[in-house]
Parts: sequence; C-alpha cells; structure tokens
Amino acid sequence: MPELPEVECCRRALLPIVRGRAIEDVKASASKHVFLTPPHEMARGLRGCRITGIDRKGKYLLFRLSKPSRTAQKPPHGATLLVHLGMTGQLFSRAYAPDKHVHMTMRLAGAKHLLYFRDARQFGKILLLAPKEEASNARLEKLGVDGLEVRGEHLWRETRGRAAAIKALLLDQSSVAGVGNIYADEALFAAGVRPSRKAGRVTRDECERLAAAIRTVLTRAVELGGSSISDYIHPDGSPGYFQIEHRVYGRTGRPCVTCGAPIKRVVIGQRSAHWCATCQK
DNA sequence: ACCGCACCCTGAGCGC
DNA sequence: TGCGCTCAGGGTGCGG
Repeated sequence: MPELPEVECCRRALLPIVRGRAIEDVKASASKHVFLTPPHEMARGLRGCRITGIDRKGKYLLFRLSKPSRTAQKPPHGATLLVHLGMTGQLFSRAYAPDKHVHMTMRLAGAKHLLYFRDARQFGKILLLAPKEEASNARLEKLGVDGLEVRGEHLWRETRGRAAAIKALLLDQSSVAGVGNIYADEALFAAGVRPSRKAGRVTRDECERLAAAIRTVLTRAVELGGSSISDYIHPDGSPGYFQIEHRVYGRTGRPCVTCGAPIKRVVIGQRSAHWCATCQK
C-alpha cells in the first residue's frame, strides 16, 4: 500500500480513533518477519499504555505511548510503537473477521472496533522503541528530508557526483523520505526529467522543478486519500482516488496525457519506471 | 562511498 | 482446473 501519501492518510484517519485511548489487550502473531521486537515482548510492552498521538517520518508511523505510573509522579513514558507498512501492510479499525494475514490486534478502551495490523507479504515491520531509543534508531536516523518539504537545493546537493539514475536516488529513503515507485514516476513526469537520467546530470533548474513536483504530487495525493491500486484502502475501508490522476504510473503503452506518445516502461533499480520519451528529457 | 543485484514473502493475473 | 510464469506501492545486505 504505502508511500508517503497513503501512510499520511492512514495516520490522519487513525488519530481520532486511537488518541487518548488505553491499550487493554494485544494479540500478536508469531511472524519473525514482521516483528522486529519479539511478539511476546511487544504485547507485554504495549499492554496498559495509552496512545497519546501518531507522528509520521517518511513511510514510518510512530505511535506515541505513555504509561500510567504507579508512583504518583507522572514523567512521560515516551515509548514509541514504530510501524512500517511495507508493500501490503494495512492498519485499520472497523468490523472485520481476521484472516491468517493479521499479525497484531489491539483492543483499545472505549473504541468501537479492534485495531488490526494486517500484512500478506510480511514486508511490513513492527518495532517497539524504549523512551530513549528513538534518537539512536538506525532506521529513523538514516531517513532524509521528508518528501513534503524537499527543496531544490537539497536535491542539488544530494545528486552531485552521483552516477545512479535519478529515479533510483528518489527511491532511496536516505535522500528523500516517503517517495516510492508511484510518486517518483509521477514527479519525474511533472518535472520533465527522464527516470534513467544520471542523478549527477540533473541541472540546478531541474532540481528545483523536481522538488516542486514532488511536493505538489505528494500534497495532491494526500488530498485525494492516496492511490488505491491493488490492496490499499483507508482504515475505514474506503478507497483513495489519486490513481485517477496518475499520468504515467501503470499506463504503459497508453497515450501520454500531454503529447499522445505511448508511455514507456523500463526497469530501474529492480522497479518498473513509467515515462514519456517525448515529454521527459 | 557508491552501485547494482539477490533476496525476503504471498497473492493475483495471465497464457497454455 | 491446474501449472508455471511474471508482476506487485517495501527495504536490507552483500560483493565488487
């Protein structure tokens, strides 16, 4: 499911459902792939915590937790539940009959439905961070500038001297965090830059256009609720609509919306890249 | 430091 | 129906 817009939509939809609620019970599967914190430890650590908020960093969701202290003082607990949705991860809270792909179920005090984490391919990750671990967490530490805030100057610095394709660099979360395959293709089209261009050959002017395109595309996608292709749906089960505005992604062979030439597809960095040979230089 | 590739896992869709 | 193949929005880790 998840690039930045889908993760952000998930965050916004879940926030009013979970904020302020206590976690009464947790059920965890035995998946070694999904649980970076062992399931037992995860369940034990979460039980009794209150969810105070949800932040997002790139494609990660950070559930902020506090634990009522038995001693009268109340220093913030500060633990964080880190969730990455991978390719097929879903977080949702609605009437649902769990199947074999559900890896974690949380019962929240006073909530209408259970909160589910489901992931068929198990590329998603769940991790519990102790209060002081977030700052030193390698996964979070390596994330670059968030896609919604990327500037041309940043892209210019990141791309200098780089021989890899610009698309490969956009997919690298340590340069720009949150951009994935769909939005990289869409942003490159909007900026008129071929995905295969060596990053180091992208001009200063194009870096400005590309950064602006990334921000615009991501912002618009968030407004439309993300792209619902394959199995991405909102926490309440409703779809997003940005796929209607895809101009190159998934449109191989169909006419370019600008010039009519057939959209091409090539593989870059083990991922398919979609682009227009006329409009993108 | 950087780059390209193999790999992790399951399901859907296609041609035969 | 079933088989074998390709494809899928993610990231990590390795050798060169």
